[in-house]
Amino acid sequence: MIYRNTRQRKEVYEAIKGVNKHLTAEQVMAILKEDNKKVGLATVYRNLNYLSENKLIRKFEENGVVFYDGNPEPHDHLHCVVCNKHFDIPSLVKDKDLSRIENEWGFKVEDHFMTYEGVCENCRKK
Amino acid sequence: MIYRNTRQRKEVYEAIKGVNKHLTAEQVMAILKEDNKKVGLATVYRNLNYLSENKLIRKFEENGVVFYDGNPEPHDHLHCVVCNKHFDIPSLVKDKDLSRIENEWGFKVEDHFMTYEGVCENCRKK
DNA sequence: TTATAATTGGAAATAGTTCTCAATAAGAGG
DNA sequence: CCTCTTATTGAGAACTATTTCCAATTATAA
Repeated sequence: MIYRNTRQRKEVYEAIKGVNKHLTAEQVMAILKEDNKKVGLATVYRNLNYLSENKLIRKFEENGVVFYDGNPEPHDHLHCVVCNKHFDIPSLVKDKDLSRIENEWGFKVEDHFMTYEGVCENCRKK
Repeated sequence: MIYRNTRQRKEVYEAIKGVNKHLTAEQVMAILKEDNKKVGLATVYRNLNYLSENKLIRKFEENGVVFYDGNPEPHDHLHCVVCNKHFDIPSLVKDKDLSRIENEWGFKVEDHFMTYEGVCENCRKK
């Protein structure tokens, strides 16, 4: 399997890399359309999956909605259950935690997806 | 809004409470059918959502598949990317982490969903 | 330049879940 | 125990996000 660097793949990647927000596939599609990049919807899906499998972007879901994140670095998520927004924060996961999981459970951690649910600063003020 | 304790709601709850595994809605449906409990599929979905909203069970997703977990206590998940199984472990999240999120980001954490992805003991041996 | 097979587009198919709506039944109050 | 209100149910239709199909295209190696 030789991977090919197609115009469409590059454009999908460019579209999401430049935005520091979590995007749905439809939103990526909209950005491409706005920039006059012609890419089919199925191809957008295919390439978002391709890119996240190859760790160039991240894929995650919240409340049944799938999002893609141009930032490939592991980071934790805060999800406000009031306004439904989510925020990125640097990961609180420690190497210590990972070695503990390895020692106690024999499980070698390669990646992690952490979501904290609660109420954000803004919504707490109200 | 007065919640009612219907036969169906109790049966859905009983079906998932007794199993210490992560179940899809279809699997819960199958258990009910096996036990000769007649509950419609839509009602199974409705009650699984009802129960998780009321924190009697937990709902989460992995790889695009939604699972329900009869154990309402917050706990972390290990997800093996080789055999695709997942395991529960006691949560590594510390109160210290939660207060840090509150102090640094003004975000009040009420719940958390942690998944560590990697390779399980069994699959590492091979 | 040619050959190979990865990739694409667009439509159709799929799968999981929610919605619709008339019928049923749980719980409150008399 | 009866009556009333309305939450809940069942069954199928509707919905929606995503994947699949397949013929046409095109990136890459030789």
